[in-house]
Amino acid sequence: MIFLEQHSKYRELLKREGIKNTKHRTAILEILEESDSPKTAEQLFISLKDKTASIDMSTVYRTLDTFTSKNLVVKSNRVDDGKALYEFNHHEHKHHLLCVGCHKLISIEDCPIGELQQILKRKIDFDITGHKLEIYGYCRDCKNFKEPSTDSEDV
Amino acid sequence: MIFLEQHSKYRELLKREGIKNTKHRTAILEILEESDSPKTAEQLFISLKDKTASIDMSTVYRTLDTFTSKNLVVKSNRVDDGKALYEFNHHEHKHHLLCVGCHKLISIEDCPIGELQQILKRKIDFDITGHKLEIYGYCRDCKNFKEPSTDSEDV
DNA sequence: TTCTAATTGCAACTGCCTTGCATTTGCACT
DNA sequence: AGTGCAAATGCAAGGCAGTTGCAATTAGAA
Repeated sequence: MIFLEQHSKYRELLKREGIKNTKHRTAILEILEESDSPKTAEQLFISLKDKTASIDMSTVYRTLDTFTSKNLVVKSNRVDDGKALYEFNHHEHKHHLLCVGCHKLISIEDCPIGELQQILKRKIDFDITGHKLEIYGYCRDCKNFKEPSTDSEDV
Repeated sequence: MIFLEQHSKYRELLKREGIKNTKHRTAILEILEESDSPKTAEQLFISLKDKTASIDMSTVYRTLDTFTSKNLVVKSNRVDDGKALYEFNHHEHKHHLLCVGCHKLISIEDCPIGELQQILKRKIDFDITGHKLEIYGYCRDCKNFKEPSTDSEDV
C-alpha cells in the first residue's frame, strides 16, 4: 500500500518537528512534495478541496507558516505580482530557470556561486551564508516564437 | 546652480519617454537616484512629504508604475515581506550583498552568470535574457558578532 | 491664450493575508 | 478505552498594500 507508506512518512516528519499530525497537514505536504514547482496558497487551497473534505484559507496559511518556520517548506515571492510561493524543502541546492514565454519553471543544479564566494571573501571580506538566483529566458519550445530581439542588454 | 541642472536632467528624461514633466515626477526620480538602496512606496511617500507640498499614495503608485514600464525604474519584491521595492535604473549590471547582521546593502560588479549562460545553452537549450542574484551573509563589521555557526549549509 | 489629453487627489474598493475566539481534535497519560 | 489539555481548525472580522473610477487640475502643444 503505497498510500499508507506515504502517510506514515509525513507522520514521522511531523512528529520529528514536534507538531501534531492532521489530515490537512499530510495533504499539504503530499501536494507540495509531488509538485515540481512552487505553489501559491490559493493553488494549494484548490488542490486540497479535491483531496480532503474542506479546508479554510486561514488554516492553509497557518499551516504553511508553521512548515516554513520548521524548514519543511521554503517560502518565496513570485516575481511579477509578489504573491507568496511555497515549495517542499528537498534540502538540495538548486535554482530555477523561468521561461518568459510559457512561464515553465525548470530546475537546474548548476550554481556559479561557489567561485564567487572566494572572490568576495578576499576582495571585500564578506562571508556568504546564502543566496538566491533566478534566471529568466526562453526555453527550447518558446525561443522560436519570441519577437525580433530588441536589445539583449543586462545579461 | 546644481538644483536647476538636476531638474533639467529629469525633465529631459521624461520628455524622452514622452510623458509630462510634473513636480511629483522629478521629486520621485530625484529621491530614487540619490538613494543607494531600493525604497518602498511608503518610504518614498514619506520622503516626498518633506520635499514637495503633498502627494497621494495613488499618485506614488501610478508614477512608479509608469516609470517601471518606461524602464526608468526597476521594481522588485522584498525578501521577507514581499513588499514592492523601487530603485532608479542606472542601466548598469550589478548585484547586491545583503548583510544579515546590519541589513547594509553592498553593491558589487562581480557576476558569475556569464559562464553559466554557455553551459545552460549547450546542456538544455535555454536562452537567458536576464537574471536576479541576491547574496546574503555577514559584512566585515558584523561577522565577529554572529552566533556560533550552526550549519553553513546551502552555500 | 486656448484647448485637450495627461495627471492628480479623493474615496471607495479589491485581494492577500492575519487574527480573535469558540469549537474540535490529536495524543500523552492513565 | 477513557480523560484532560494544549494544539489545531473554522468562521468571521479585520488589516494593509495596492488599485480604480471619477471629477478637478495642469502641462504643454498649437
